[in-house]
Amino acid sequence: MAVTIRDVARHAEVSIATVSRALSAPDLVAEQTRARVVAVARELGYEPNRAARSLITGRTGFIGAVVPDVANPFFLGALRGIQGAAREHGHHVLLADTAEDPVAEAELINSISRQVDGMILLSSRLSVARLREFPGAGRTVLFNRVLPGFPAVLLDSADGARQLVAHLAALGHRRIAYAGGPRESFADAERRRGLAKVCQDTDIRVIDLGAFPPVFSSGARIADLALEARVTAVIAYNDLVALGVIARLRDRRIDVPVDMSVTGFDDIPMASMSAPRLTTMSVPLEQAGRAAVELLLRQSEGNGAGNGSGSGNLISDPQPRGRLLPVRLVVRSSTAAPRRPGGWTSRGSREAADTPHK
Amino acid sequence: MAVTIRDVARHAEVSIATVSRALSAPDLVAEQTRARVVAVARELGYEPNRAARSLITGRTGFIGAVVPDVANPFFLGALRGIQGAAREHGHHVLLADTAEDPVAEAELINSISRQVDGMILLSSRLSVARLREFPGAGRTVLFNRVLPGFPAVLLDSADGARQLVAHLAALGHRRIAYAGGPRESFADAERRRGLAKVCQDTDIRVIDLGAFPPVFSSGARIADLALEARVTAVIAYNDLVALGVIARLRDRRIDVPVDMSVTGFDDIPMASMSAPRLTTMSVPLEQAGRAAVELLLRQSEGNGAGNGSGSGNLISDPQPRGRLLPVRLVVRSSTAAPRRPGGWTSRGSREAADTPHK
DNA sequence: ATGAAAGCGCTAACAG
DNA sequence: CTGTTAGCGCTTTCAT
Repeated sequence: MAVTIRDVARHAEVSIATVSRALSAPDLVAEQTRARVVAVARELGYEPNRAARSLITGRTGFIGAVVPDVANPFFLGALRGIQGAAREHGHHVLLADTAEDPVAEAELINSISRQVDGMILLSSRLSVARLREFPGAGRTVLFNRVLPGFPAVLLDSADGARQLVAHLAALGHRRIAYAGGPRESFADAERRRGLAKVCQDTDIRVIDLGAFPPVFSSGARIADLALEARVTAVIAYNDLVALGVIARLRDRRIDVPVDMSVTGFDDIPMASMSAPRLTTMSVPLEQAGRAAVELLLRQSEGNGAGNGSGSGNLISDPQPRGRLLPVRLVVRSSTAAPRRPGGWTSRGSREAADTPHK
Repeated sequence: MAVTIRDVARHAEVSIATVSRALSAPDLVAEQTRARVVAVARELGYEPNRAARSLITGRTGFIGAVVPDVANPFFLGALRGIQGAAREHGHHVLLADTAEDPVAEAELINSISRQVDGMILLSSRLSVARLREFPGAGRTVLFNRVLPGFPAVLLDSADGARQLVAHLAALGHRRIAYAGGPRESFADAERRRGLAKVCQDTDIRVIDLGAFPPVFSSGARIADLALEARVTAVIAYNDLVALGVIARLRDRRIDVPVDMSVTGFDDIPMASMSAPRLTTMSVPLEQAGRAAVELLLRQSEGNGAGNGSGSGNLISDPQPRGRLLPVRLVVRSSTAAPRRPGGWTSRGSREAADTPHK
């Protein structure tokens, strides 16, 4: 059996209560006693049993993170942020993978809700009704989804799409293709919303190429469709897809037909792909993950009248459509060759291509 | 306060003990009682408090997964496997990210060792001594590392490297480059071991290009070095790096100078990259993750004389250098499509693609 | 400032 | 088969 608080008490020749206080409420014991207790505790390698503690305090020290698929790169950054922030707050992370299955998700949520202080639901697929009824609904933060009554952390995908188009427009593009992701994707819907708005406000044409699995191999078909659609730029669902598109374009011997605009997980240093005017969205996933934890902990602890200040616009309000995490446009166009509208640049003039883009 | 076992007992008009039994040892109660209790429990939405349970049983129902970096794709598959297998065994996963920091790792391990039934250390950086002394060392499984006295799950990287070279040799290659990953990488060391062996046994020359960060952008330099070294094939540390190498080769207008042989995380369907004779190692990461959990649970539960059979050669023995998870060579050279030099294919008219986004 | 005692929700003997 | 009893390791009144 591991070393308990009792052992520490015995060795330090104090009562159990004193040990407890010395460790978790240092002000309540004499400095001398405290020092002795702490010393003994360390020497014995004592680690409090959180389960026992939680039994009385009601807090478990765990934060649940429910993700549709651990292996999805999109959640990686978020998970990392959640993990980091949680630890800084003395919490551990309980990871639950729903395998993209709503039924499993519901079960999982139920089974862990009792043993966590709060939960972060990433891209949850559950209905509002279901979400509302499960115990612990009050200590839940939604990530990448809005639902009335739930605090949420979101990425401003609509604005991201807008920025992207504005950028492309500034470069002279008028026909732009969008290759969407899964239909259920909240981010996809948001982007389409943003794109529709732009289409309405300007003379830019955004051609919808359809919905594609968010994988590398989708790129080939997308590239083909884009060429057929005679667009001069393509906005891909994420980096992986964009890689695929680029690869295909190269296969087809097209050097600079399009500006590849990429949104999504930005860990791949796309610049080295040396696609001309490659554009990337910087999505602060890790930051968003942290924000989710902060939000969660804030509401479950100091449940007083939240002043809302502090972290500024990073954290969304409990109101749906509150503030969003801004998405940043990053132009990574290291090897941008001057593009001549209407035609493709010839191959060969590589020197000029080394000039960093604007 | 959430619904407790007490509530269920009251509503079902039985004692608390009976409820407990009905739920966790059904054979010990009358079928009729059991049914009633279960019904009430469900109706009330009762979920047992695992913390309380663990206090008496000594088992927490948690498995700790300690990873150097959640955002590293390599661990994704493994994590997914761990997660899945754990759930099937009624366990939850406690995720701990050490941020590649050995000190943090030590702290983390200590702080969670009390609250988990066992731990899986992925690519641990800790010294044997440290690992041995921490409480719960007996319920630990190493993933991707061997250390005397610890059960481990490993990928047979050495053999993988051998397979790879054999394959390339069969294709006629005699000078092959290896672009390594981080020096601390266990897998890297294993591969080099395998490569060295092959060099010794055959007339194949394997040129060591050095160590590179396992990222896309490393590919450029690697490609350049490979060309200088006048090799006809390159073995890259992982898929991401390989992508980078391929990209660079294309930039330099070299179409089929090398066989790209890629090892590592194989989630990117590289085939679509249509590099001729692109070769990939299939690394059963998810399976490995599952194996780790099985191994962990097996040793902590039925601690009898393990017969070693059952899962066959999937699980390594407690002995270091026991059996390994085999790595499989996968030839994904599907799209070695005949290219049309110059020009690109005609654009057919496609009505579906031309639907303006509204 | 410290100790004694009660009890968190649950399981595991021990009776009946 | 079922109820009663005794804790698991810890925090927290309530005394002292």
